[in-house]
Amino acid sequence: MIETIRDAYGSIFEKSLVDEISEVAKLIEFKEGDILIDLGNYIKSMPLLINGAIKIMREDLDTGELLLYFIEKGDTCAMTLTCCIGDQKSKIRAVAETDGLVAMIPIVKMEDWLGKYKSWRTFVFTSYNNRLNEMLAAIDNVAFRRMDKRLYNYLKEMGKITNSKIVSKTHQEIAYELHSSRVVISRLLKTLEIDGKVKLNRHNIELIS
Amino acid sequence: MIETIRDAYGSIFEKSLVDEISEVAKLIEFKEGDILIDLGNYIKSMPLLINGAIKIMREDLDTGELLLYFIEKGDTCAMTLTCCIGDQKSKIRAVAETDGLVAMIPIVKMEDWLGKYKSWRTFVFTSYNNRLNEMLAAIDNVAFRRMDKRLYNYLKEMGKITNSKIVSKTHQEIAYELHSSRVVISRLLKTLEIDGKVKLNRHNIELIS
DNA sequence: CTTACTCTGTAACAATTGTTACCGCAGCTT
DNA sequence: AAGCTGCGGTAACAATTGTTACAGAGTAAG
Repeated sequence: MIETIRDAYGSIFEKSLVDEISEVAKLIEFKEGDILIDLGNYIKSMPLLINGAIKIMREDLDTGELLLYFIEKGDTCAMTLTCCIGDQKSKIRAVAETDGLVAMIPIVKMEDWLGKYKSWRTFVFTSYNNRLNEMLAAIDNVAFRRMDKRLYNYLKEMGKITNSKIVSKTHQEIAYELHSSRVVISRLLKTLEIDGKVKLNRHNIELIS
Repeated sequence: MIETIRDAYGSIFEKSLVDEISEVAKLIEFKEGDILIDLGNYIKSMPLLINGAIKIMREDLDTGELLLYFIEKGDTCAMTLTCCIGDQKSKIRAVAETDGLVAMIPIVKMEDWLGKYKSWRTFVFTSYNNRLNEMLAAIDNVAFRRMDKRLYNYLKEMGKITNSKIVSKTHQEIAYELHSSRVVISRLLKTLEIDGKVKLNRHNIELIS
């Protein structure tokens, strides 16, 4: 177990911190599609992602949901910290985009280490910064870009996350994540295909570099 | 000077921290409309707002700008911390919404105190949390709400910030902040007036409770 | 093979928002 | 008084996005 943690985090934390993490962390495997955190959940421990990818969604009661950003190996979710520390309900939903593995840290330890290890502070702050920047990017998308561009960005990002040219999603699923409707997505995908940017198959979309 | 700091922050920081702050902080007055931080600025110190209100805007090169949120007394801007710590250019613009006063803290001290004072850590984290929550609210607005509702929320928020029923803005200014166009805002304001929710005057808008 | 179901394509239409253009009013300058 | 400028009202139109409806193709189950 210390091996997996050292693999993912050995380069940014000093040895004594890696040891401490290994002592208290609980490793949890997850499968694609698992809902790791749902709206309204109280979070009692902090996740360190070892591998896999997790998508973070915002949901509005009436009007559906919206993909905010992805979390990948070697990162944590600052939105979770928000909840941990503030003892608030989660305002987001975390869903596994791929299979993966996560280490859960008790909050108490997390706060201990803030006073104790500079590398831990840096890590936590870096994570907050990444999250804020990703939120800004999400805002840019919904505020400044039209759906065709958002869709294309989304497809490219999905390709990066899964490290593949094939995006295995139905039009309906994409519509949910971009907070649009299936018909609109089908329409725009068709024009992307006509422009030679993608190839549409049943159940998946192929990115043409 | 220690008086003003104690006034604004004495209730959340221990005395020794307030003293330290008073030693190193530089007080800076600002006037409504001052641009405190602009896109691309490097930030070398951390602002603690003593009084007044600051609006944080996101700008897109081609397509204009968007109001993200306000900062008020007793708070700091985590987006600034992002820049300080990551040594990155600012991705936002901070503009004084009212006259006010801010205490600037050198980054070195700010990092010192993280290890030294638990109350400081709590403060910084709380600020991050507030910012993340406000970013979420901003996303909710642009992603889930239509312009008429966004406009009404905006007016109410402006009323709260300035503690008044009168919002002294032109339609054009509002259009900038909501990333819309003047004609659209005029149109929607007119329907708000017909619905009896506001009264339109020249150069200002009156909220009818 | 038949049936049922999901996924995709398409058309027609509605709603919202953005754009352009023009007009009148208030306030200011000359 | 005349002219200028910025602000706000309105109309007409365009573009984007959302909605409803329906049809055909693929797939899985019986």
